[in-house]
Amino acid sequence: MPNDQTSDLGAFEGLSPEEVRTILSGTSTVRLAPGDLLFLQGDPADRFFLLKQGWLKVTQVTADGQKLIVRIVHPGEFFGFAPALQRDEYPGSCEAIVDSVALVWPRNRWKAVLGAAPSVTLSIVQAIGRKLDEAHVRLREMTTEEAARRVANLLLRLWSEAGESALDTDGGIELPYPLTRQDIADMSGNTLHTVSRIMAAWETQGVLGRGRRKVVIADLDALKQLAGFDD
Amino acid sequence: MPNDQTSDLGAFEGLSPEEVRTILSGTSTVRLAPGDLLFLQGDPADRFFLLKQGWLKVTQVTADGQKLIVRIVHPGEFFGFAPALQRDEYPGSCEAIVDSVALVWPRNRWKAVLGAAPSVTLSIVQAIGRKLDEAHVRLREMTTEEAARRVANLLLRLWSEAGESALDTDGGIELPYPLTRQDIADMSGNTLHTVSRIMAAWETQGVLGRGRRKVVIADLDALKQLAGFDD
DNA sequence: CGATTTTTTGATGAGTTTCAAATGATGTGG
DNA sequence: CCACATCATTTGAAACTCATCAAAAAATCG
Repeated sequence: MPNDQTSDLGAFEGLSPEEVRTILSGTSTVRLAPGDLLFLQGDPADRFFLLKQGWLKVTQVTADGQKLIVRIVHPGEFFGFAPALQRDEYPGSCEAIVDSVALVWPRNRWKAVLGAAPSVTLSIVQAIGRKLDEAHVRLREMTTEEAARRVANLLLRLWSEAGESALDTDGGIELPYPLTRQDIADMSGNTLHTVSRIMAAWETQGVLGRGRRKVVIADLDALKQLAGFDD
Repeated sequence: MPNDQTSDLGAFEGLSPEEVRTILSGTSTVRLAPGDLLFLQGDPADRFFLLKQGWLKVTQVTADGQKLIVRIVHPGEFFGFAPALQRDEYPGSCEAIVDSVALVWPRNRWKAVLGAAPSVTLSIVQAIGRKLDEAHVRLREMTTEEAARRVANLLLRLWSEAGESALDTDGGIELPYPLTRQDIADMSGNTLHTVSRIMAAWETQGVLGRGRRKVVIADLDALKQLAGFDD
């Protein structure tokens, strides 16, 4: 189950130097410290990105101030591709969780990148399609499953996405970036309080490790049980 | 707000006859009656489709039998493109709501269709991207908004997607295909009962028209209010 | 016209949010 | 390097939304 993501950087593998040059032409690099905002919901969508290092979170805020973390961006993934969809505003905000480095294209380079090589086109479409698939799975979870199960599923998904970068500590498997209970609530569609209660219970049961701004999975199989596999 | 979708059939506009021939080569046509199932969740994903006429619903079922309607497919849209994402099974089932006609490609034609012309590539990517965007909006709604608001937003979205095909009746605007309260529940993440109560209330308030398996929007502005625009 | 499908409505209770407050960690500046 | 402010988490109690259970009414179809 871990590591089942195809790195989008892999999209550039097997390309001729010529093609890579085409793709990378016009790019620049941006460095971010934790908490830095790369773009804000409503900003003009004049750039799109690929994350080289680090982790980011993409959030959406409702009119009445409710927040949802739409996704965690992992190294190798495209993000902020609103320009590619002919949107002129970013639908969400993007914030660095840790020190990060991203590749930046101006929006008018989209056509060229997409058309650089058939294999690139194909893997970009696949990447977006996978995100769509994932969004539908989450949608189903959010509407049909109860709080605890949603949290369990979220943690499993984050672990799976982290793949190799998940840290093997003494207490179990640790996600390679910090997350608060509030973050987890915003990702799983719960309140901070509900998540705290749920996770505190799992800590005493030994399913999770204890830690501030940390997620440590102590008993993977137990967590899968809680997520609703089998039982 | 209505009609803001770009028809995917439009994707084939402005193409040379040569290119159109490439795209359509190897296709067949399938006709469906209401209730007919085109493919089932778990079926081998060996074909992908474009809806020419009618309306379909795509559903996903959880292990424990809970149902979610993932989307309504409108004329001109691609659907069942799991093969394009290198999936070998369809993640959901597809059922005709009314008499419908769809264009069918075998899965191995995907690369050729995608690469037929730059403008086709671009608009396919845009179409999938828009779906992703929409899924994120729904995700946010489902998790942060309460039942009535979710229903209001759903109805507005369906009206918007229907665009020109929405019927102008005496009682208001009617969606061009039948939907049960159960369908609406499965789309908005509610139970049949909750939806019935909500909609019955709106009917007495004059926001909606009365009807079995029908959705009639009598007072669009009122519905927008209920959905959370303004106030 | 009886059978089936769809919708309505009431009563009850479980699960979550909300409100309120305390406790525990972390960092910082004097 | 400690005192203090800040941030993160925990916990309790009350309120509320919505799902569940149960049943009847209304519309449609063969």
